[in-house]
Amino acid sequence: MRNGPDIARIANLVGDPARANMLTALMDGGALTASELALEAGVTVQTASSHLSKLMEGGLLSLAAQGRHRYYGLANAQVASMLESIMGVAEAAGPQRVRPGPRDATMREARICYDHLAGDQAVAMLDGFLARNILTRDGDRIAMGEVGPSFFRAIGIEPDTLKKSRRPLCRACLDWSVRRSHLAGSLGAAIFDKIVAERWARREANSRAVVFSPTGRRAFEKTFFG
Amino acid sequence: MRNGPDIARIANLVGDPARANMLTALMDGGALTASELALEAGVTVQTASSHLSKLMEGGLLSLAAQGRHRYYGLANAQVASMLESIMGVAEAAGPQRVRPGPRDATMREARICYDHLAGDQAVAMLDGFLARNILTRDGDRIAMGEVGPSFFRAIGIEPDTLKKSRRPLCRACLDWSVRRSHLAGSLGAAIFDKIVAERWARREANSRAVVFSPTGRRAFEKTFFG
DNA sequence: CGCATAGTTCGATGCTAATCGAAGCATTCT
DNA sequence: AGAATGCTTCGATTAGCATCGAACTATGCG
Repeated sequence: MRNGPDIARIANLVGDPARANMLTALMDGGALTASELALEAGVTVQTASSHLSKLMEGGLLSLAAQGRHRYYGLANAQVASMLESIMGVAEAAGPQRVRPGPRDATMREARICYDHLAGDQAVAMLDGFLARNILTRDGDRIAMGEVGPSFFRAIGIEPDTLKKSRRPLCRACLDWSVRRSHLAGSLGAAIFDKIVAERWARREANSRAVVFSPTGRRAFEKTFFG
Repeated sequence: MRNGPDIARIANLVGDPARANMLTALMDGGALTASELALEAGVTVQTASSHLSKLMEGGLLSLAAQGRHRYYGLANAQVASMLESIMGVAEAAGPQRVRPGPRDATMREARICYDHLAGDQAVAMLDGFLARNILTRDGDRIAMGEVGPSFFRAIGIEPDTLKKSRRPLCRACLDWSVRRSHLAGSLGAAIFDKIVAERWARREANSRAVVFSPTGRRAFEKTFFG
């Protein structure tokens, strides 16, 4: 069975821990400098540079140079989707926990997925948007719905400004904890910024957990679930 | 970004050529003996055995022993889906073909993915089901629609029998060739069995391609697209 | 039971590739 | 222009792992 794409080559690129960490850090569609990615991977800049060169050759990354800063991002959504599917298998195959702890519940409710909200609240938010035609879904694609622009303007998020960004406005990001999507893209990031600005929730130190206060949770749900 | 599933571990397992070849050989949903997989991988049986042990530990394979024969298969459809997504990236990132060959078109139209149909026809079929309320989609979940049971009974597929299976009835499986979903799960498998039983299409030897005959294609489209 | 076959385990071999210090190149700032 | 910063390239080191011959275990057959 030698016909077909060379999956070993691609998988091997993801199979190194440093490279995997860098790819994971880029899963939201954003971009980071080589130095930042070195920090994410926990290796020196020179090592990161070597890895990034390999990922570029493999077609997994995109590169935008701005002066001396070189911003690497994932090549496309297909790469991100592949990473998500690997995550799904890794999660299913991972060590079984004896009993879920409090951290698990917190992470399940809400956590940061790079720069946008993930977890149960994020999934419910996207579902609510779709139910109310704020966003629409066509198969695997998400777009702004009829009442979306006015909805977001009313809460202080300006869709037209976000559209100017190089990254997609809306993107479905598979939430591996529940095998459902939450909202990524520049809109997802803006929503997270709003949550933090309103102090509805805070980031936990050294963790991706996002912890809602009781009043914050109510305000979040009132705003986004109606 | 150290929290979350260990994708490097899983990807590393796929990243060895011998192991990749074995996994690919199993993507048709069947099971092969260790000796057969050694042939697929082009290594000795002892090497294959070592690799298979790693894949088992990683949770990527299932094993059924029959006497001295040990049949290895993919652990589940999720693993197959992951391999599909890696293939999609590898295909896109691979050396550009000068011109698409007949094999490419065939694979794009229809191919086996684990145990259900994939490709353009499969995507169109799922879209047709959703459009006609035979199946419904709620975010990432697909369920039987109002007119589903009677539709499938009319073509000889009994949903109640399939529901008794341990696996989900319907599941969206991302089709890497077009970045849209096709139908997996026990229903997807039953539909593929029907296609083969009706001789609308046949499996190509040593390939995952599913080749429709002209009359078979018309019957398939009449049955599933209306 | 002896032989054949399927498959696993052991251990030695040698190749590969991640790693980082050093050096070099490119860009920015004062 | 010189210093600072971001990043790439070079080269040496060494840990890791795929590999297969040999040995062993398990199953099937006459």
